[in-house]
Amino acid sequence: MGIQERKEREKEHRKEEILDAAQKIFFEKGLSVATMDEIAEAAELSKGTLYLYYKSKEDLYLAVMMRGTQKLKEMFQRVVESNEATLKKLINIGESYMEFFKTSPNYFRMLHFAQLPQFHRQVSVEMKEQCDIESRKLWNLVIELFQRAIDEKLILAELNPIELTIILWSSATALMLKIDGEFEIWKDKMQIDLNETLKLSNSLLWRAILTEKGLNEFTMIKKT
Amino acid sequence: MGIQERKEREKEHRKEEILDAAQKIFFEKGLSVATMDEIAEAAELSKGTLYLYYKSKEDLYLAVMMRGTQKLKEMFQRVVESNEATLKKLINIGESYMEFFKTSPNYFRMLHFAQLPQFHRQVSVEMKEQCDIESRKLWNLVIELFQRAIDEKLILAELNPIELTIILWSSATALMLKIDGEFEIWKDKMQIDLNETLKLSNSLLWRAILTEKGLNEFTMIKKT
DNA sequence: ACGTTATTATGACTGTCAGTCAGTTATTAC
DNA sequence: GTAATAACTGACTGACAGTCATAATAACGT
Repeated sequence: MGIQERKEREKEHRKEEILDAAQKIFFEKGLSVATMDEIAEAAELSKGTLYLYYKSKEDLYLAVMMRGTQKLKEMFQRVVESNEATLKKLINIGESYMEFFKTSPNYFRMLHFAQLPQFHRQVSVEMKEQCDIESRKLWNLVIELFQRAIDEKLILAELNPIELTIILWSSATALMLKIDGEFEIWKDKMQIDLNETLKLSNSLLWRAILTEKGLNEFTMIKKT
Repeated sequence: MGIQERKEREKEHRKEEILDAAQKIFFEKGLSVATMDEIAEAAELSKGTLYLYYKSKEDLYLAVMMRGTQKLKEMFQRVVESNEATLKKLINIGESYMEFFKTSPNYFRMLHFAQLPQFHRQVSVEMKEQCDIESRKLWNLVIELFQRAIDEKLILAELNPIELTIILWSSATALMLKIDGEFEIWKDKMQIDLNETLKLSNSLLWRAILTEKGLNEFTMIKKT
């Protein structure tokens, strides 16, 4: 039936419209200040209707967040599929993450906020599942690159690609969060440019995990 | 007047009693699930009275959190004042932090939840000030130790003690947060022991920042 | 002792907001 | 044209942070 399909499409479209409205409001005000009434008004729908498409405010928040995950995944995918050497790809992944943070700070904040155990109360199981799947895909892109770098003897053989991903990802994220929330404080009170600190942290970690071969290549890449 | 002083003491005592009750409830339920009515009941006071002593729920939360900061500061202070070599002290600071996380996970969570920009809306300026002061003291303990380690040529001279503190602190914190919220997931799905990952991350960073002299000392310490 | 003032405490009340649901409107099927 | 189904609405409920008029208690002066 063509009608069934059209209805399906329209339903999807409505879901996206609600998402657009929710994104606008969540970006402006954050999860707790934003109200469902506001979002409903922005979507030109009644509040009740929102609940026909999303189970809770938190679910809606996660749905917006997933757009961020999606965006980041696409950026990573472009790097993975590029015609670069493995090490260059890994460096580009890092730079993509930074670019994501700089150009989509709202998505970045959501991504991290939703990570917190404090958050996951009101979230439906299905939505959580979906998020986990998407986030897993993202991680796998990086893990596979690290595995490749180890196979190519660019990174010390005794290291585990999953652990490497966790370590580099976590330290980068932690510093970006600091940049996001405390950049001015550190700049003004301590004369510390956190962007430089992030670069330093990265460079320290890279130097610690590369083989001699990898380090040569790394230095070459960084020079140009 | 002795009466004035007694009243002062009693007021402080009441404040502490409220804090005890709030801590109990916040530990059990977290900020958003805990209610002021519950805390009032636990304190055997009416809700209105709580507001005579603390300006808002968030202020009360921060007041409990500050007990955590205090506790961590005392642990650090004990290390700083110990009769150990500088490098050993720095390692002990790291281990103290880990011990704090393991023995007081509730304080640890509060410390880092309150860090978020999402949090700071309802907080009074005075309380924020107080937190900043306490937190600054904590950081300075570590920064000074790093400075000493640089002076003693244990750590590369070109590194900045403040940046070092930020980097090591942030990466440790990020991994502890992961341990706190996702330990089982990584264990079960990926066979990763995040405690080991934290150790690895630390060891990588240390190896990257130590001078040859420092590295020798470090290896000696770690052996015993 | 006893009235007067100051301090401390109370809990009913207000405003706000997530989430619900009985009822309305629009769409499709027959 | 009418019955059945789907989409939507917004007034309502319950929960909760924060307030405030009032009450209870303590301190002080005479």
